[in-house]
Amino acid sequence: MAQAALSRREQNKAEKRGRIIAAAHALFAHKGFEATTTLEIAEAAGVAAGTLFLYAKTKDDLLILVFREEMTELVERAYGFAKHEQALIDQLIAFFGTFVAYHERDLPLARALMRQLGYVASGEQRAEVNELMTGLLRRLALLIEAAKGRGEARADTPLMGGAQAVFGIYYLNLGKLLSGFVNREQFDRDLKGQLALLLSGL
Amino acid sequence: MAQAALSRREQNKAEKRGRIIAAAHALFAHKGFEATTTLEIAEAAGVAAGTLFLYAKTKDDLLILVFREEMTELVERAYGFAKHEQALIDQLIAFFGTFVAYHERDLPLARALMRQLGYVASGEQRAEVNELMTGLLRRLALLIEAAKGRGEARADTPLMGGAQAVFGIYYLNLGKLLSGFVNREQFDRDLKGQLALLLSGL
DNA sequence: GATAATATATGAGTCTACTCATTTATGTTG
DNA sequence: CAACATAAATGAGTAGACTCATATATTATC
Repeated sequence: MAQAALSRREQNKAEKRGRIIAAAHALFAHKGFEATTTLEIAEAAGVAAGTLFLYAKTKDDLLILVFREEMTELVERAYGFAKHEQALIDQLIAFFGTFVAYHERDLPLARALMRQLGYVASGEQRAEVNELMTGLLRRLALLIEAAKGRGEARADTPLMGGAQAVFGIYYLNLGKLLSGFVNREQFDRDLKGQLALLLSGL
Repeated sequence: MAQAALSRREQNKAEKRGRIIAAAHALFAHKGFEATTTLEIAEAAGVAAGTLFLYAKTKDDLLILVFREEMTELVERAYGFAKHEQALIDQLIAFFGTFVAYHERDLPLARALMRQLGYVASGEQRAEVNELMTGLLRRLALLIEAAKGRGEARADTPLMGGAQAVFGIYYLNLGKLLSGFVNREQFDRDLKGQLALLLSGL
């Protein structure tokens, strides 16, 4: 799997990185993001307080470090569910429904994540977030492409542009849900209505 | 303008609030949001360190306190510019162009604001943010309504739903611009393309 | 394998957002 | 207006994210 030759240094780093991610993940899940201190994470991972910041420039970065993998899998899973639906609109609802179900298990964490993804401060994790986002948009683009084949979308619709529009609509509604401006029922209604609008045009 | 009878207490509070907002505004503009400390603001406003937190629960709240007024005016101005365009798509571009021009004057501040508006933690300012957002959406809805009259939009398009979809698309693209994922030219192209997509349907 | 060069880890120390027990100012009541 | 009640302000104190000079581990060079 990995390139066979890992120097001692690289081994140690990878191991430590793994312990930090595992410790942070467990603590975030158990106590929530805000309530977890960086010192606690360092202790649980068996490293010094300062070492943590060699692996993540800020506590927020830690959040990305921890959830990038999980979110990548989630994108895959959401796409898997979505594919089985017949119409594009239902596919999109199923896709985002998977995300919302995930977020609903831990709302404060979801809020922290959303806050973080909205703008990535340190260049360190920017590439990673971009990759994650691109992966997500590509799945949406795949769904739109398939819809073209079924005559549900016009042949000249730009795939990535369409995907971004879809995601933009979802993201704004997610923000309203996580902020408590709307409840889940209202969210579902709004999202479906606005996506339908995008599909058919204003 | 104000209800004539302001008790001594209410006078003092209003005055102090004004000084805090003015001091914070000046310091944010001059040194940026992150680099400004709450103590500096307190000193500049002539209040004690702790007093600040009676007027804004957190430093982030302070950001909203300071910019709510300015953003409200900006919405008005953006709408004024947009109205003069002929086609809906150009009106929307003009509307958001006003916002982007404003944000480009101070990118770090814009990032802080965006971060903050994405999710409003303390209930204190939530209502204010909601009001601001609603005002903005209503202007967009007005533009869509007028477009209906010109036959540019279907009569059965829900105004607020359409406005939210438009704003969602803008907001995601703004995030990419402020994060440095795209430059201004790319932003303009993407936004226009995606809004056009919404107008005509996928 | 000794020495030098470099990468990584450490944790005491700093900085700053935020709290809270206490004090001060304003309003109310008999 | 005296005594009380309540609202607002104070600032020393706390907590936690993050830094940085120093120490340690690893690798490269001879």
